[in-house]
Amino acid sequence: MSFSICVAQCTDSLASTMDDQARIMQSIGGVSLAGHSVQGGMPLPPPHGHDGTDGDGRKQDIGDILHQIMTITDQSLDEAQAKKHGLNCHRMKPALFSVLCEIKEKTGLSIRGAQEEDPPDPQLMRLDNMLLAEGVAGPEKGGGSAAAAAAAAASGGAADNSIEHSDYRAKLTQIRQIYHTELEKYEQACNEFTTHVMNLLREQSRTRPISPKEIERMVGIIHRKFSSIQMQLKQSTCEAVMILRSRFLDARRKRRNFSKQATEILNEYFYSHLSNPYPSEEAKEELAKKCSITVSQVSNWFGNKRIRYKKNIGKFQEEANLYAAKTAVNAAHAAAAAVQNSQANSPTTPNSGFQMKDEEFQLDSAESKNTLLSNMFTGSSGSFSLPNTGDMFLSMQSLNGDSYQGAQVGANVQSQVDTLRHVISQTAGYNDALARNTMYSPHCLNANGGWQDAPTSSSVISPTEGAESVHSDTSN
DNA sequence: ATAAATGATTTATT
DNA sequence: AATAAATCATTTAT
Repeated sequence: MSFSICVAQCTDSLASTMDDQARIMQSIGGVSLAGHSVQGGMPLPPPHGHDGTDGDGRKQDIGDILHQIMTITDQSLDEAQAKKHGLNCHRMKPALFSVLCEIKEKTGLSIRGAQEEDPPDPQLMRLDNMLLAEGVAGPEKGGGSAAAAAAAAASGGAADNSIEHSDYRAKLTQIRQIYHTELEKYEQACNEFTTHVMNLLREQSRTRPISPKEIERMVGIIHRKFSSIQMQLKQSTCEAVMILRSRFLDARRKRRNFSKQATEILNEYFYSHLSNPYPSEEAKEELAKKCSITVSQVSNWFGNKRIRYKKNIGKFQEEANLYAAKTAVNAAHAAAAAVQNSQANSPTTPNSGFQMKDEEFQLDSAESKNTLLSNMFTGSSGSFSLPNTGDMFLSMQSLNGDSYQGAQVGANVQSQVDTLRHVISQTAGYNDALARNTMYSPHCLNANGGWQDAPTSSSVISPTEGAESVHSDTSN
């Protein structure tokens, strides 16, 4: 996968940079050799006395040099070493050497000063920060994944979420591991190489003038070279992490349908608030908790639901009826009581209901009336911004868990609704508006059927208020 | 294998 | 900021 590619790239880049280092090494070695040849009087003078000014002669020279190189033997090296030692011990050597050093110091000053302190590379810092943020470069979180898993398990609902991401975390760990391994490798190589070069220079400083500054500079060059490698490594790692993220963390790719239960809950809320299917933030949180999903998922769901419902109401009729019937069970109980209690509610004019951009939401079919009935609950006059939404939902919950079994129960409910409707029409016997009102008054029904404070709500105006009583659910 | 359903994202609107 | 609408990428059903 991309990850291994990344690693391969890293390795390649490392290799290529290693070549660079080899080149540095060679150049340094070349200096060394040159020094030897000067000092030790490298043997093998040019075979032909005349220096080849023409190409032919040059080729010839090169051929000769090659030949000489090929014929260098251990013995000749030993000889060279011996000669070197001899020169080193020459009585004039210290004086000459100091002169050389002096000269070099003078000329070397002009060389330096090109770049003083290394400015913190913004690009590198960016990469560093990013890796840190992704948890790649940060402190080794050995128990991190385990802790995260435990936390997720403890939170219950997020467990599958964590499972979903376990793969991602595993890969991330893998990346981090390789990243650290490589980084360490580079660091070690850098140190080794630096040591080596410094030793070399120190060694040579006995035979040719090398100022400490020069060594410093060389070390700086080496470090820069290696840090550029590290940057490549970091960049590749970042890339890999990004790819990983887009691959695993993009929920759209790893979409999972909500549980049946969650969908039920959401649908119940939707259809029981069909006239205004816009749950408040609080309601969203409640629903999220109930469904073991996030608030933003609730928002997404309602957004999708609204648009899709509106787009094709017919397609959702069946569903609407089903859920309306479900909610209507509560309605039936409460309404029955309500009918007795609140005979003459002053008919507040029914809200024209929901602001869904396009009119619609006018249900016309016979079945849709059920939906409408059940909808009445929340359809108060403009004052429904109050956090009353949770109640209905709660009652639905318990009811569902207990009795809902499928079509059969649905049929029962249906009949109950019919009965209810009948009662309403007989008792109040008016138009929809009144029916709504009647239906509406039981809105304060709570799951337990205890709605003793309901009558007060019959004082119309702000029927939505009854909610607070039961609002302390948060069971689970 | 194909279509439908579905959750998430993106874009535009208010 | 929240939402509508269009769209994407996946899952589920056929």
